[in-house]
Amino acid sequence: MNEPEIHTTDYEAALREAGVRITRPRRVILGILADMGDHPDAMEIFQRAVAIDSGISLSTVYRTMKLLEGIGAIHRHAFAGGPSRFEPAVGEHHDHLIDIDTGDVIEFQSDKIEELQNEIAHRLGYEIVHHRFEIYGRKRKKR
Amino acid sequence: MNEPEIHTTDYEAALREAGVRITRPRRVILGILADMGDHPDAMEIFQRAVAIDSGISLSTVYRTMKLLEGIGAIHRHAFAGGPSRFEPAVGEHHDHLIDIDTGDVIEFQSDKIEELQNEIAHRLGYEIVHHRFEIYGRKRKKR
DNA sequence: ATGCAGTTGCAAATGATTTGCAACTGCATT
DNA sequence: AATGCAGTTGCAAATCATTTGCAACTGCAT
Ligand SMILES: [Mn+2]
Ligand SMILES: [Mn+2]
Ligand SMILES: [Zn+2]
Ligand SMILES: [Zn+2]
Repeated sequence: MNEPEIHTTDYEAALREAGVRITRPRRVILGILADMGDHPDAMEIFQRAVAIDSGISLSTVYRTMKLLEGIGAIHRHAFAGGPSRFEPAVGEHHDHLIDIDTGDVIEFQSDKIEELQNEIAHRLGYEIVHHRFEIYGRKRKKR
Repeated sequence: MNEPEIHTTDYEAALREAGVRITRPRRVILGILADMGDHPDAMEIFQRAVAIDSGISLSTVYRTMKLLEGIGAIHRHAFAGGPSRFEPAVGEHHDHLIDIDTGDVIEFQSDKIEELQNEIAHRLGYEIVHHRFEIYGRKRKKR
């Protein structure tokens, strides 16, 4: 009858794995990450964190995001014209379409494009380390 | 027997068109643009400019880049982990592969990818305003 | 040659992110 | 449960790229 909070625990396991301490601020941030359905920036994460524990600092948010990025637990996206946004690194790889009017981020995935990328890189004599594919668009007026 | 310097003149025409004055600093920067074969950042452009006219300021480089970007004469690329880089907006659209070891920028073009992008955006109900497609890679070890 | 709005250089401001440092606190060890 | 100390934190100050206020200049239309 009790819901095990698998999400948070998973992250904590990953952190212990990485040999870092599970502190109060980190636990709060991990909790936020666990049910993060969007792509918030550091300030937004900071505000969500403060709502849970008012003692947390923005520095710690930045430090924790960097730490999590380092162990591959989250992805950082530097979309055009704004601060970095983050998202948990769970699930399949995908790219993003950013609504330039609202800032909304829509995810999409194209095996074809990923494949073409590889062909291109190899043709040029390179191995892909990572890539960035972002479409900036405006909602098509309904007809 | 004389080589007409069409490049610089072209830019100047575009600027006059936009109703701005052709000043000394601008003429210098336009000259640099005209035979820019790479993707330099503002500081690099500033240094090339100073080598021609020591009185030019970095602010003016930034202001001029913004101006030129505004009239569509150049493109600004905010590649990962560094300052914006610029390139004249001549020729076909292309995307970039960045060598993460050297910073070198290699251009490529794929009609297929551009087309797939359009399909994706339209399927999601959006019109593409612009996009960013960057491959970050490392030179494949020769075998 | 003249006038003035557009430009410039310089310094200071900005915004996002990082960092130095002294005060804390997990947590492995008694 | 008490102890010790390296890892962490909050805060303020620093960094970095870029922008901006402002007073001094200068294209260029008249
Ligand atoms: Mn995403
Ligand atoms: Mn290019
Ligand atoms: Zn992708
Ligand atoms: Zn493209």
